[in-house]
Amino acid sequence: MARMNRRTKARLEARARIIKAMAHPTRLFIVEELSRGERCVCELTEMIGADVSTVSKHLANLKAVGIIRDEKRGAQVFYTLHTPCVLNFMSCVERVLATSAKEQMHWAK
Amino acid sequence: MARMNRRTKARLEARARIIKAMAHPTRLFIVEELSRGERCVCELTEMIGADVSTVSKHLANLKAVGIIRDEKRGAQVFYTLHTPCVLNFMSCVERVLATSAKEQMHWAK
DNA sequence: TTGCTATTTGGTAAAATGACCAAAGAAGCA
DNA sequence: TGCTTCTTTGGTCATTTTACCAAATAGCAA
Repeated sequence: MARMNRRTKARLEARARIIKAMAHPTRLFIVEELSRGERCVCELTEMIGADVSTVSKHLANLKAVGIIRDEKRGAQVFYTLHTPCVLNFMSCVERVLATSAKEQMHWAK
Repeated sequence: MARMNRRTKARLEARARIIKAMAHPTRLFIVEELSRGERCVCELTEMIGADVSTVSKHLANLKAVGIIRDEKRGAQVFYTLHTPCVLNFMSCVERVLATSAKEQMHWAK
């Protein structure tokens, strides 16, 4: 029974930081949208329908862990998806949702 | 520019709930440990080194979204990994960590 | 410079999260 | 039954998260 040591804990904290960055609907939307190509803050804000400052902070959040990158061009800032592998999360996430949905059905019958 | 509608939002919220369940070091530890086989609460608590009630709540958290399952045997409750595909997150997570580490190096040189 | 647009930053308030303790439940044993 | 162990639940408190507004910053153009 391996006790969770300091090193293990640090590694898990680092991983959790990355995953936490993906753990918000708005940030999932951003990632999904950027998978189609670069977008400026104003475009994302329009699509999301929240305050610009809110969107800006979500972007800063994703950028801080290295999932997206920014590039300033003129007055606009364009964001791109830097580690597209995060999209791979979704197939498993959908599987989890599907199995729990199946169990709901089972109970409902 | 597809505006984020109600349906899209609901879908993203459902996904975020799953991902959020994985967004904590202790819960990552639990998932990793359960990938090796079933464990009872007392074993996990010992390994994690937190209060039992804390561990119990993390387990309830993972169970609520369908990632793990519980099975009572006698006085003990054994947990198993129900959707092992969540382990697939890690390869990408490590890639993200690696690329941000590389950029740290770049700045430090 | 002034004005306008795009974006970030600081502040604040509300809500969610997570840790611990104490108490309650459930199961097995003397 | 009473005692002990294993686990969950309820309560409290500190911390974090997130949303919005207001203000600051940056670039462009008149």
